[in-house]
Amino acid sequence: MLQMDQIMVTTKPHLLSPSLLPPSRFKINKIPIKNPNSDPYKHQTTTSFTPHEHPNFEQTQQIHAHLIKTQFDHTIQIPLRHLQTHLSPAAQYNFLITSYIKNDCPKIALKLYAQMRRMDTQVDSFTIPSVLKACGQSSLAVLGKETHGFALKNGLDSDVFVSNALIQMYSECGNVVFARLLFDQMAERDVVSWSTMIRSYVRNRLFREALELIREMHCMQVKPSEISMVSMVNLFADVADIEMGKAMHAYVVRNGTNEKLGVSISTALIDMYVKCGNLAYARRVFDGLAQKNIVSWTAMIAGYIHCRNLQEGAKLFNRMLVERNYPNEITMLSLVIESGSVGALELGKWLHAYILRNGFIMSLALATALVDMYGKCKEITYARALFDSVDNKDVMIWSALISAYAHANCTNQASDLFAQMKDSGVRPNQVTMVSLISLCAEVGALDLGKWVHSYINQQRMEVDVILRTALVDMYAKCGDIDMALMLFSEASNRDSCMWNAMMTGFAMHGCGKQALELFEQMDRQGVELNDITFIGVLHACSHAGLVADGKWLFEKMVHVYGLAPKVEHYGCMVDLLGRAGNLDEAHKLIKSMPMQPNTIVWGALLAACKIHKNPNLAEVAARELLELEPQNCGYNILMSNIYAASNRWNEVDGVRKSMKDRGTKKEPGLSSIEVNGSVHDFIMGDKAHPQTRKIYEMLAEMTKKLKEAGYTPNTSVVLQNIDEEEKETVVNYHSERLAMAFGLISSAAGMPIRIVKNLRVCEDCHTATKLLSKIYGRVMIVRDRNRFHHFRDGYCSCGDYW
DNA sequence: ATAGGGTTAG
Repeated sequence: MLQMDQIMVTTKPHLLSPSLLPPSRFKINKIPIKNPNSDPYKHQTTTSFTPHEHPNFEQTQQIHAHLIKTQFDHTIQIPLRHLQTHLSPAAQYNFLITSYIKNDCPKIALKLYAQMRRMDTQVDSFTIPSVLKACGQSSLAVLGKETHGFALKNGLDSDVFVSNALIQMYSECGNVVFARLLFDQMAERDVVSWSTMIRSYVRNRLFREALELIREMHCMQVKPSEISMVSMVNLFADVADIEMGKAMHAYVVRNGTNEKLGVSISTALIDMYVKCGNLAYARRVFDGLAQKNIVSWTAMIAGYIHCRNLQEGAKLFNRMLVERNYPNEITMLSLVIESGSVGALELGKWLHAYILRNGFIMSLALATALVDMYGKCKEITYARALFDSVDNKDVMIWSALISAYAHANCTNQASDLFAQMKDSGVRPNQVTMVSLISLCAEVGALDLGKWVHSYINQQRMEVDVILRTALVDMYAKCGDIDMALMLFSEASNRDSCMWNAMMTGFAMHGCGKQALELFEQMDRQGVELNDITFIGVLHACSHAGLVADGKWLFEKMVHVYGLAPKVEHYGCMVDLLGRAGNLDEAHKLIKSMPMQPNTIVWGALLAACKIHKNPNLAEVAARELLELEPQNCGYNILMSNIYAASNRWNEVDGVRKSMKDRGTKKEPGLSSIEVNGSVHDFIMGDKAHPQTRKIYEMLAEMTKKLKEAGYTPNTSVVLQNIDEEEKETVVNYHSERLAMAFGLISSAAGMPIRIVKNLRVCEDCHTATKLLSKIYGRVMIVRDRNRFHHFRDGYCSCGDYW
């Protein structure tokens, strides 16, 4: 019955050893600047970009190298077309600083600025805004302030561009009060000053202030330009608040030059309403358009897909064709992207076919969007095939496929692809690293994650909030909560995502107190507390048994923060109350829910009934669950476990029979362990690993030593009524035991063993692992579906409460 | 004005 002879194992050698890394490609300091005879770019006479365009990263570096040379020898003629225009050193610096910012390297831009100051190169009113932009992007408030001081000292602050950039910088660094102070002090303001300040407020979610300023701007008879209105509307779109959106709409209508709104601003409004999730309003603006063009059609159709109304989207697409508006590349791009984001595989395929049938050139952008769409729909084979068919692959399509592998948890394929990417000379960037890191987090691959982290450092790659959040999350989910905390503490800039990731980390590790402290800190510092924050902190309370704190927070969430609890929050509360033994209170809470309880809620109650041995209430929960999801056997299993625990074998048989009749199957337990950079997966009774014989020998030894230590298997967790010896065997071969045996034979003595399991650890394995940690003198770190268990010296960090 | 790859929860 429970034999699972299918195997999933991957043992490819790991290609990513740090010693195999290519030398760092970024070594500006080592360019031989004092030897004019060795000009590495002597033969290069042209570049492929026009003076209006910014060069790519490699080109920027080349120009940079030349700039360094010319500082020492002004007679060298610069072979690059860009710099032949007799630019002053200041202008060259300005150009480079802007280039690096455009290439996502604000930190290098800032280094250049420092160098510029060291060399006494004239800093002018063109330099300052670029530098401030770099400071804003990297949230370097200190350097931003210093630059502000420099501008003041040199009388550059009266320049309206400089002032606008200062407002923007302070706002990006979170100091909106200071931004406003500057705004108020400005002698002359242009439309950009007003809209920058308004956008600052919106960015910092100060909507009332933003609307107030719009009103003020109106009173001062400053007419917003069409462009400034569009940029304001776009910002409100990012915030996705329907009430604010409507206010913005009213403003736009009042300030429009004609009675009818222009097509640009209308399209921005359509996009805004779509992002607020209000299709009806978007459609009203769209229908009001006398002259629709392909841009407005694109925005509207993409909106329908975005909101999962595929039918209406397809209908509108056809109407568009009938009205002789024909899709362009951006149309197809937008629609493919939206299909991917909602997982609409059939539509995505249809769009792919449309692209091919109608002779669109398969640009890299289109191919990337399609690879991503297939990846998000878990169609790895299609994603790969499309990827393989593209020439001149760039970093984006690479990253898209890595991200596709990440979605499918294909660790080894992703790391192989990454190695391939480096070999072919494509420079990975932060986005690539985020995909890899979040994959490591998901599968618990600590070694690979650490390696990627060291690669990031070695390459001196910038680490922005998103990448840092991914790293914090990875270390937490891979069991190294200390490292996660260190990265979190060192962050110069934290958004609510990063705080949430850290808190979730504490929750998983059962550190309830730390999670609560973090919550307090968030609250004090005015960080946005959203529903994910509360899911995290309630989970933490649940895992640490902090019932009173959890209840208080739940109240606070509703009454102090005005957040409506979602079904997930009820799930946390039921879990919290249930685990602590307050089964009736948990049941009462479910009955009081304003929405239909889902399987998570009833499942939490059922699990609690199992812990506290309450078969009567368990039956209630199980019946609800079976009604909600008759095909899901997980609840059947738990239910029959409850019966088995009290030896009600007739009922066990009843559940089993109904499961058989419905054709349900148990979700197989799957445990994985990372050895030498490869991830090895095991399922129960697994015999397909190349080292199976050794693994089972080890298993036999473990069983023997456990017996000697006085351990008797607790077979009540096994569902069927079979004789004792057979039950023992089944428990012994649980997937985590196999992974543990493999870990013991393939790692050095004394090294910690880390295992990731897809289900919850069963009681028996929990007891056995505690003993095994003592017997073998190993720290065993097991991440199950809910949380971490650190086994050491016969004890578990969860205090047997999970 | 619509525009290729990325983070937390579920």
